[in-house]
Amino acid sequence: MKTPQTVFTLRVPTADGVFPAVYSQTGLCELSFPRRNAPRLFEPASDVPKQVQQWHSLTCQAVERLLAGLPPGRLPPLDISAGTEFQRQVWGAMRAIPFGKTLSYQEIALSIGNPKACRAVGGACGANPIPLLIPCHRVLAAHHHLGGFSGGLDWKIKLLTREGSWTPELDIFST
DNA sequence: CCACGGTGGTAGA
DNA sequence: TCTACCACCGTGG
Repeated sequence: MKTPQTVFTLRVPTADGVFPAVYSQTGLCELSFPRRNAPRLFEPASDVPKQVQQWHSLTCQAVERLLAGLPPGRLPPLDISAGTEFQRQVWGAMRAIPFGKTLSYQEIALSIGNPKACRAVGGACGANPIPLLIPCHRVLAAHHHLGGFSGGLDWKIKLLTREGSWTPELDIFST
């Protein structure tokens, strides 16, 4: 039998909406895009351990900065223990993409030593539990195609544009 | 632009 | 197990 671990869900308020952030004992384990039906599953501030509050403060600053088109600065610890081995490899490769740069799904596959797994890399991107801070929006299809985005393509375009690393005319096939 | 075959990983039956 | 998905990619029409 598995003991359910305690988690805390806090809001990250921004000009673009409220991002729910979920923390485990070891760090941030989930960050979601703003939803239409904002759930009221947020903890009262008084119940939140001091360490989680510190992590959350880092999360809020990082998200604010990214949305403003700035490098995120210091991040909280990220708890990716829920992922499979393959997914953790892909997420690790994405974390290594610097602000303002992009890689293709294929390049990610190469960098983890699994060159034919480009399609599977797309699957792992879609399963990324911490978008923005694990920057899956910096992964494009070949030839500067946008590719997909589980949070909605609008977000991918917005984030890449604010980072200055993509414009529509870069996509040589779309016009 | 479209269709298709070749891919690896994952969830569900 | 087997099967049916996929945020892919190259080739060929």
